[in-house]
Amino acid sequence: MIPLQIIREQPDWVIQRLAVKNFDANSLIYQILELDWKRKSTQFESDERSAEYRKLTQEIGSLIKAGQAGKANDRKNEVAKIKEEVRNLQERLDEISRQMNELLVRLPNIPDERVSPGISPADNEIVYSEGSIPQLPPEALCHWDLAVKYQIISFEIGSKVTGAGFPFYKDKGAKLQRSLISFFLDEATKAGYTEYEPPLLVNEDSAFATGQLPDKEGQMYFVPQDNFYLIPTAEVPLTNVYRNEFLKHTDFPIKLCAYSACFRREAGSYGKDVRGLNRLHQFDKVEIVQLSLPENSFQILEEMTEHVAHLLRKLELPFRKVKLCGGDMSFTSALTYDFEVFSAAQQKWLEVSSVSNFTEFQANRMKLRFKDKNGKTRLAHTLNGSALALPRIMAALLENNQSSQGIHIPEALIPYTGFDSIP
RNA sequence: GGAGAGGUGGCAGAGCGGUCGAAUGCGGCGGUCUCGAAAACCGUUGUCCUACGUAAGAGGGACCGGGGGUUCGAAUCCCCCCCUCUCCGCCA
Repeated sequence: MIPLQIIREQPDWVIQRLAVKNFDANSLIYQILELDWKRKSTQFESDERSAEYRKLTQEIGSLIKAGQAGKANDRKNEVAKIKEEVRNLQERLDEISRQMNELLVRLPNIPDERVSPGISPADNEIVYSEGSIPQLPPEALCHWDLAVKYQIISFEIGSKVTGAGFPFYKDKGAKLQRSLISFFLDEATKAGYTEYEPPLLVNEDSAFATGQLPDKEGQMYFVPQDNFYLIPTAEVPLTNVYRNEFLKHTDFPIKLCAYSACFRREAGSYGKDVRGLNRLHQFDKVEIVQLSLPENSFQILEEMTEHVAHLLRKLELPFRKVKLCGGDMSFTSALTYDFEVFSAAQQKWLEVSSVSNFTEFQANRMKLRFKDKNGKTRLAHTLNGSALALPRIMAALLENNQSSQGIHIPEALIPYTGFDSIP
């Protein structure tokens, strides 16, 4: 949620910035400003009446104490009238606030100055590419075929037991998954992130705080009996660890990481992009989260992308860093970098990480504040990144490392897997 | 799931219908003392909203887990929900 103060002070700037995200904020902003004014005046009136009301009730108290019951009763009649007025004003105020909030919540985060306009992934900017793309023989297989050949992933059993998009990993495939998770967690803790194991279900407040609600409601699995949402990413529980917290400026930066299963309904997805491991309803991911001082957040974003790049180098995968254009960025983000690995048999780049700075957008929603050096209350900045999402890493590893001798395991993983190839 | 107890300011903990934003202790901040520090003493100390003020701040309003109700008046009484603790049941 964009802090109201910014909208008040520079509405036209906000409109102009949001246009970079292809978001026409014009009417929303002006409606908000109008409601803001209405809210203020209503509240002013309501406060005045409340003050009167308070005074009167106190008078009644002292009259009763003084034994002047008659006078007190007269006052009671007066009070009844004011009370009714206060109640009406309060109701109007609540309604105005509700409307205003509804509009505020619909505004996406303001993109950073260095985000370029654009409407689709085609407009994203490739920051750099690294690693060499392997030349596979013509008989090379895509990972879904390799999965069958080596008996390490079963989509078939997954569909029987649960449904499409819920694969089973098996044997060395399962071990490889576990190895990747441990490797990513170890690297994250080495980099100073504190490891958490979060709940996989969260309540409504948490889902709202990080921006999943209200707009992405349909993308999450929901447990109506208890009003819980299955997390689409560990970002949700991790960031919410600090919901409603008031920190000291010396507490920053705060670095958290977690492995979790992630659940996404992926409503509306179809076609060849969803084949094999490319898009799943349940997948594993290690997430890194940082809370930072506003002045450091963009530098921290770079630091986090370096961490991701480091992981990909260690896995010996060809990858590229992509800066997202306005139109491809998420609702909550101010600046996002994606990392894509090249999956050699599919001959395409697969997104394996997304690292974003949410500036004060989430902090505002979740009331994550701190006192700065001057004792002023301010909103913190929140950031997160996948480090990394497993399925597409798995896909690229299998495809790129295939040979007649089997699947080769990168050096960095061998201490975890205990084997150097899948024969 | 059943029975009981409880949720108060950064923390601990009083208040149980009026003048209570809330005693007291601890902590924090400022000061006195000191070469300096500790101790002691004195002062101060929350959040949010706000058509006054350039600002510091002043004035007003709201907030005692969340929501509703009773009452002229609620932290205090009643109802619903959430959470914590104890006991019982069930269970990885």
